[in-house]
Amino acid sequence: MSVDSEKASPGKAPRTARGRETLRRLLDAAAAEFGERGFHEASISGITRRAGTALGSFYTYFDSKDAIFTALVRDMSARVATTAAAAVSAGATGLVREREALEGFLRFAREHKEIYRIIDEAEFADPQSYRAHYEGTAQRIAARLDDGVAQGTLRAGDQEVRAWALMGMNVFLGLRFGVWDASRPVEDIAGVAADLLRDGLSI
Amino acid sequence: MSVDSEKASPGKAPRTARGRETLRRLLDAAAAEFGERGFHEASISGITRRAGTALGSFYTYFDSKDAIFTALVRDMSARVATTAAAAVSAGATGLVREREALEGFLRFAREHKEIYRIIDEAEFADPQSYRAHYEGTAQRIAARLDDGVAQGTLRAGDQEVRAWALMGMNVFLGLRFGVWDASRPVEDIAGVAADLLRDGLSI
DNA sequence: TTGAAAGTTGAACCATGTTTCAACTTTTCA
DNA sequence: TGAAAAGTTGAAACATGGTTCAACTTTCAA
Repeated sequence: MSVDSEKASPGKAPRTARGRETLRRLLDAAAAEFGERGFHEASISGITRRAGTALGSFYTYFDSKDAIFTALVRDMSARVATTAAAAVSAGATGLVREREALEGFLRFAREHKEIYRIIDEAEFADPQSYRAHYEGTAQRIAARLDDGVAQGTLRAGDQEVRAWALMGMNVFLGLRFGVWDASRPVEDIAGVAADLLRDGLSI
Repeated sequence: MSVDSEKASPGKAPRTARGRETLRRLLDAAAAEFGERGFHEASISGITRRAGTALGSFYTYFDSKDAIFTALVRDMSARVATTAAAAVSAGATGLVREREALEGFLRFAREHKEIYRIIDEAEFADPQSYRAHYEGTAQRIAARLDDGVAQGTLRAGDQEVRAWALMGMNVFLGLRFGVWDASRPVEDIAGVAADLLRDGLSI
């Protein structure tokens, strides 16, 4: 887990315990504000109001609204990666691993709808981080598929294209059955997807 | 194809040929402006400058910036649906139909990057239309899968979940291999996806 | 204990961009 | 052909909210 201090803009890291506390409060408030209102609707004064600090204090730690948004996107991208990895049990490989990863992601989407929206909005507010997030995720998926091939449980093929296909599948299932409607058990959703990945759709 | 006049805000439809021409120019200009700069970066003055009209003329046809954006999103959602349907050859069913639909979508994404971005941004600028777009698309995919089952070429299963999985797959492949990088033939990409849908990933 | 560094404050500055409006031009149709 | 309706114009009113700054308070190390 990275230290909050690293998330301030360059040259603006806090040097005292009080400063670190304020920075942490600003980051938490920003996650809530951006998650609820979206990047453009969100305001710095909204963030500082939630954080319980004065408007000016924001600029003690961040250069701009864009800067804190970027810090947030990178942090949340890392959290998604960590959570997905943690959801996979020790020995799991191949399709079992994919199913567990999807289950973990669905649970994550349900618990952190704000993070989901922040990453989505980065497509427009911080394209570089958005791209890095999905390229990184796709690479991790492709590496898992390569593993499966090496272990003889998965068929060889174009793993980059497959990784993007799986990622899109996961993201959209997360949107529909995580963020929009959480009424169905994640095991059901992940089960349908795993069945599709195991045997395909043909008779 | 819907008539441009219907796209003006209620009570603001043009009544003369000159008015219809101005409205059409505003809509085309808005597609370019929103596509290039995104909803919030886009400005009304940018739209009227591109359209070659005065700022005030915008309000002859639209109530607000949000109103023209919504009109645009609905129009483009319809265009995506039409194009995808048109890309499927007459007798195609089952997996062939899915492969052709994906090929059509990839071509569409390459040719109309601005439409792609406008629909994506609707997640934040016009959530209702965004939701309607994807729910409608998912329903059409699910109906195709039901067809395949009825014809005995596809396995029965939870078609709603599968439809969202396929849609996510298509959208992300469109982003990666359509919008971001168009160097690989669409047939290759669609082929990898069709192979995955036919036989799954397992040995 | 003390003074320099760190942190806090919020009013004011400023830039941007949406929306309004009254004067004007063009089109329509009886 | 001549009003009335439709459409055009762009300056100005207006709203919003990001950013700055100088005065002030708190922290911390010597």
